[in-house]
Amino acid sequence: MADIRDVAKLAGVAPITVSRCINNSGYCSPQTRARVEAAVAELGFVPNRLASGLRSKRTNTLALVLTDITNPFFTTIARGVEDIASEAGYTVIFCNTDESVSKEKKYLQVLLEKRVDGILLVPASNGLDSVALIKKRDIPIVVLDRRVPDLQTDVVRCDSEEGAYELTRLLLSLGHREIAILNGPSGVSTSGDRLDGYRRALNEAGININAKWEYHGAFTQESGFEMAHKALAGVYKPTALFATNNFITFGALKALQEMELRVPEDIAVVGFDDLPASLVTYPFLTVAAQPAYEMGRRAIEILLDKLCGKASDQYQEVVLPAEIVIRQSSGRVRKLVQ
Amino acid sequence: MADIRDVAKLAGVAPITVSRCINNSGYCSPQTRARVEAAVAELGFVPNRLASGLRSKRTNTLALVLTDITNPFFTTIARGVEDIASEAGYTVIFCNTDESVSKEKKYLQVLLEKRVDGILLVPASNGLDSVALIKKRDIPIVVLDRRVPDLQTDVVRCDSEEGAYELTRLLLSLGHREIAILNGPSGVSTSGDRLDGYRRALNEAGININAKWEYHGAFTQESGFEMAHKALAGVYKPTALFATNNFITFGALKALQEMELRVPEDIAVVGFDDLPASLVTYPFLTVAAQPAYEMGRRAIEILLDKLCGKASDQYQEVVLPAEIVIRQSSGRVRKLVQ
DNA sequence: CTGTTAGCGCGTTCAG
DNA sequence: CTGAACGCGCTAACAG
Repeated sequence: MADIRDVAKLAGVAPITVSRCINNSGYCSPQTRARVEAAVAELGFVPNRLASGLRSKRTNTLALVLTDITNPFFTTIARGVEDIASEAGYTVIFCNTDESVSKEKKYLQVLLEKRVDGILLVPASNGLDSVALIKKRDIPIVVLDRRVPDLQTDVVRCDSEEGAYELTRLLLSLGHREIAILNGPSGVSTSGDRLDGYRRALNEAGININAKWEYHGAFTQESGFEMAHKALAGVYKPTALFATNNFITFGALKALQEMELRVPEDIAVVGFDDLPASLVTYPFLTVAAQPAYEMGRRAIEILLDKLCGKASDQYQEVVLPAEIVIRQSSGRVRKLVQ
Repeated sequence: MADIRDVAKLAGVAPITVSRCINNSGYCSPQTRARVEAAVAELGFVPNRLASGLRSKRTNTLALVLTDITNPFFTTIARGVEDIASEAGYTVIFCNTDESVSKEKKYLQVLLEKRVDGILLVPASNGLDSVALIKKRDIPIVVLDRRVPDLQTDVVRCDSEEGAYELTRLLLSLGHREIAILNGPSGVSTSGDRLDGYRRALNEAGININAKWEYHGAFTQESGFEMAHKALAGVYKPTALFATNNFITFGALKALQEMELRVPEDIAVVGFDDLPASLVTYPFLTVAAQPAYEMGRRAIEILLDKLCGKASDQYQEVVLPAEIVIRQSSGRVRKLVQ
């Protein structure tokens, strides 16, 4: 394959001149440029970005490490990231960790080896080690969707606590007192925050926090299915379920179907995360909708700013509000708490 | 940042020995390995894959170029690809072309520059130029989901023609004679194949092909919405709709809702592509479900085989069957055509 | 099992 | 506006 020297020879210039034309770095006269471009075309020259990256220490590649691209919430984030990144001339590598810390570590190692210019991370578990690892290498990082305890980083996330609070308050306003929360893994900040919001709403309503209403599992359909079954297996059954992510919600609904419980007549259901309109026939679920695309956009913008030195010295924490979308699954709204 | 020579010095060996330990290439004694590993750890050495790629001409990076990662069909494919690729030690770059040939070209150029080891491509439009471009560079490629006319390549796709045929036959067996097809862009093979299957079923049933029942648009919700409106605007209205992908289906359903037409009582609906169980409460749509994960898996396996020279000389075309899943949207099954 | 030599294809640095 | 020299960090090829 032709290299930059072949092009230079054919165009009658020095290799560095070709380099400057290709990358629009430095000046070059229109004539020179024309001859270089002709030579590039004639030889079918394709610059080798491994070599240029090796030399320039920039790869124009970013990485988005998330838990599961199969989840529309993350898919939408990914799309936001990719749209902006590609406009800015960056390619994006995606990695699915499946909430596994060891997978996350393996991926991050590879990304460091590939010398990506920056990383967007949805940390599995609390993410402490991972973020520290990357920061030690001085690679710009923005944490997405989840908080990382005790660590200075930029974060873009949704206000899970408030969203959960409002969702719970909605259920309370509908007269529910026995509300079970079907939650994700406890090591993840969104689980913690959503539990906090749930408890705050109960507290305010003068209802005792009770461990028997609090279930912890995984952010998966299977787990939602299981937790719903457990929640309804005992003598004291909840009158409403709060599922803390979309997969849990659908798992729970499947369980309720099996038990022949109607939603919302027999039991009310609310959940976190909405589905894109392009995938829903009859919107039915009352949810706290996270602004996923916007989250991706904001995160990548911060990262790009850091990459061109435009970022402030201070770490930013961008917290976007969830939108409460009331539909049928929560039951009829009788009275809204002020 | 420490480089391989620093490690070599500290371990008292030659750089190449360090290289062999890191990459498990060539032999090295346990003692040597131990000393190298200690040195690596002490210095926090992270191998530079730009340099090794430059030297070895392999990047361990693949690319998946698709139209829209937001579509669960492609998301599922992507997941299949990533799972297998990462097991085999490859990272995957994702690119969204939005069915735009120019975006596709831009991405492919970047991928060539990055010297990816192989490419999986869902071609926008007919994909001829793109595939030719890659093949000229001698980069292994597998085409996914769609056929490319007149070009020798490996292809993994679903049998769209047969799926469409069966779906249409189902509608015919339910007594429908005026069936509108809401189709994707005509430059894409899946559109063509689905139209063919639709027509074959009509022909067999002795029904004349009629252009007024055939709509072409894009594989988007908006387009499905529009086409459904058009299809039902005239004097002669179809009694059934066949939407050729998931987004079109949901757009059409939204239009029907607006028109206050009930499915399936007032009009029957069938579509291509199923939704993952993790995203559906009450499965309702009768669909031709494509084995998306399997398609991704097969495609990446062929690509990996080519990368390690295990592939046969012949190009393969893997055509997987779509599964017809009969649910409510098609109406009651009165009689099944044999 | 390990080492030596050389060079992958570029861009930085300095010079004109 | 253009060029010469050098080296980024690693591994292929060959030797021992």
